[in-house]
This record gives sequence, C-alpha cells and structure tokens, in this order.
Amino acid sequence: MEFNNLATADPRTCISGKVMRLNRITANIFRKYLSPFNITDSQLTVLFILSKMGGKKQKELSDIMVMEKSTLNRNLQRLVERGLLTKDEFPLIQATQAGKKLANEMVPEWQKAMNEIQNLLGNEGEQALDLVLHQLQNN
Amino acid sequence: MEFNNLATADPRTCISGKVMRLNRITANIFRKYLSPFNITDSQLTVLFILSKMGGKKQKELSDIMVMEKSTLNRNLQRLVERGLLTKDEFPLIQATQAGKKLANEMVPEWQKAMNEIQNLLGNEGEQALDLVLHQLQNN
DNA sequence: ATCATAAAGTTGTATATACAACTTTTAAAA
DNA sequence: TTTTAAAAGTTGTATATACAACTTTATGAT
Repeated sequence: MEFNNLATADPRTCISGKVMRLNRITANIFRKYLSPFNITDSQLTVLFILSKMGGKKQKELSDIMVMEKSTLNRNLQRLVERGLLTKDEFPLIQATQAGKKLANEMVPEWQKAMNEIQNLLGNEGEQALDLVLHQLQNN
Repeated sequence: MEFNNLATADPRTCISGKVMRLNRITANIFRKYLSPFNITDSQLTVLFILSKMGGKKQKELSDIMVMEKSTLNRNLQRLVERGLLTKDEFPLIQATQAGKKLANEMVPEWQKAMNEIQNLLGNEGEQALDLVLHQLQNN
C-alpha cells in the first residue's frame, strides 16, 4: 500500500514533539532539585506566584499560567491540603505563612536548578526561549 | 516574618515554568487538529516515528523521545490495544498496516497544525526553538 | 552450557493534564 | 429586589508522566 502523505512528512520536524521533549528535559533537571521538598514543578510555580504577588483568583492564575481551570483546581487542592495555600478569603487564593516559608526555603535549590539549566542554554538559548514564547503568546 | 530568599527570586524568570507554559500552548494548538482521530500528541509522535523509520526497540524510542521507559510503555500499550502497533517481532515495536494507514491519513491535519504554529512562530521563532533544544541536548 | 549480572521491559502508584458536565457565584437587566 | 445569563469554580473521567520495585531478557564470564 502506498503512503504518499507519510513520505512527505518528517516526524523530526514536529513542533509539538520538539516542545514535549524540551519539556521533559527541563522537568527532569528541575525535579532533581525540587523532589526533596516533595513538591512538583507546577505546584512550585503556583506557590511562587502567590507568595510573591499576593492573593489571586483562580481565573487570574489560570490565565497567567495558560493552564486549564480544572488542572489548576487540582494543583491548588493539593497545596491547600498541605496547608501551603488557603481559600479562606474566597475567591482569592493566598499563600499561608507555611507556604511562604517553604517557598522561601526552596529558593536556593530552585536557583541551583536555574544555574544548571542556564549553563546548558547559554544567554543565547535563554533569549531564544523567550523569543519562542513571545511569538506564541503575543501574536 | 522575613522572606529574604523570596525577595530575590522572580517566578516569571523560571525556565521550567516558561517551558511548561510553552508546552501547554503548543499542545492546545495540536489537539485541535488531532482529537478528531482520537489520538494524542505523544501517541502520534510514536506512531509517526515507527511508521517512518521502521521497527524500533523500546529503549531506542525512549532515547529518541527522551521519555521515561514506563511512560513510553503506557503509550505503546494504548497503541497496541488499538491495533496501530504490534510487538509480534519482540523486541521490535512496529507499526501495523492500520497504524501506517492512520498516520498517513493524519498528515494533512498535522500539516495544518504545523502551519498554524509556524505562522505564529515565524522562521526566527522556529529557529530559536531548535537552538534551545540543541543547547540542552548537545551539551 | 551454566551462572551471575546488567539491561530492558512491566506494573503499582501518585500527580499532572484536559474535556465535559455539573454547581456555585457574579453581574447585568428588568 | 429579583431574575436571568454568564462566568467561575468543581468533579468525573481518561490519558500522560515518572518513580520505585518488580520480572524478563540479554550479555559476559566461567
């Protein structure tokens, strides 16, 4: 049987495949530093944002992170269950003192992860990543 | 309480956070085109690779995709269950005729997804993505 | 040929992700 | 103030992801 379409397509050029692979590479590096705190990449992103920028509504977080609202809800649940976030002032989600304390404690390890990745990327690579994001989000 | 570390860290600079957001953006675009075939990004990547490059061992696929072997195993299981891949010539994984036929049929929609993303990225953005991957994988 | 070790593959488990459908809250109109 | 509609938030479900621990297969030494 003839597969003309397949003959013209090259899976190595697939943007989605490249980005998923990129995601796994960076996730593997960050996980090395974050797993001792028993917290994931996504959870840390949420905790960092709320610890730095104060209380946010879920919709606001969802938009900032470009994350589906049900996915965000699940991430928030786990952080609330651990006492790191609170919904006491609904609809605002806020970091608790324990959450801010943990985020504060994690910064040195997060910085190590950043250093490792930045060493691999180089300035040029880091700027390239920002360009990619800028093209996709501001067009 | 004072959070000195938090004061110096900016979550917006987090490479992992940026890449996860990038991944969601590109995944959302590709999903629009792939979901009518009831196949996911990851499954398509596997099916494309095997349809184009012939049978591979799981370890080989795992290395090409930089995917954890248990994750790959799960993806393969679903494709085997659907009759799109076969392990009849273990340890080789191969696309079946049905799998190659489906991959062939999907190419036009995949190409549309690629066109939409390439229009957003521009040549500069696409080259930037390749640079990022190159820096992370070849250092 | 056999044995021991390493590598590859599989499975249990937990978390992440998103869709669809639902419930609750908010906002606007009457 | 009440009603209606829209928006936001929640939950059920399926697939993706990876770790740890296991089983199976392959390889090298004897």
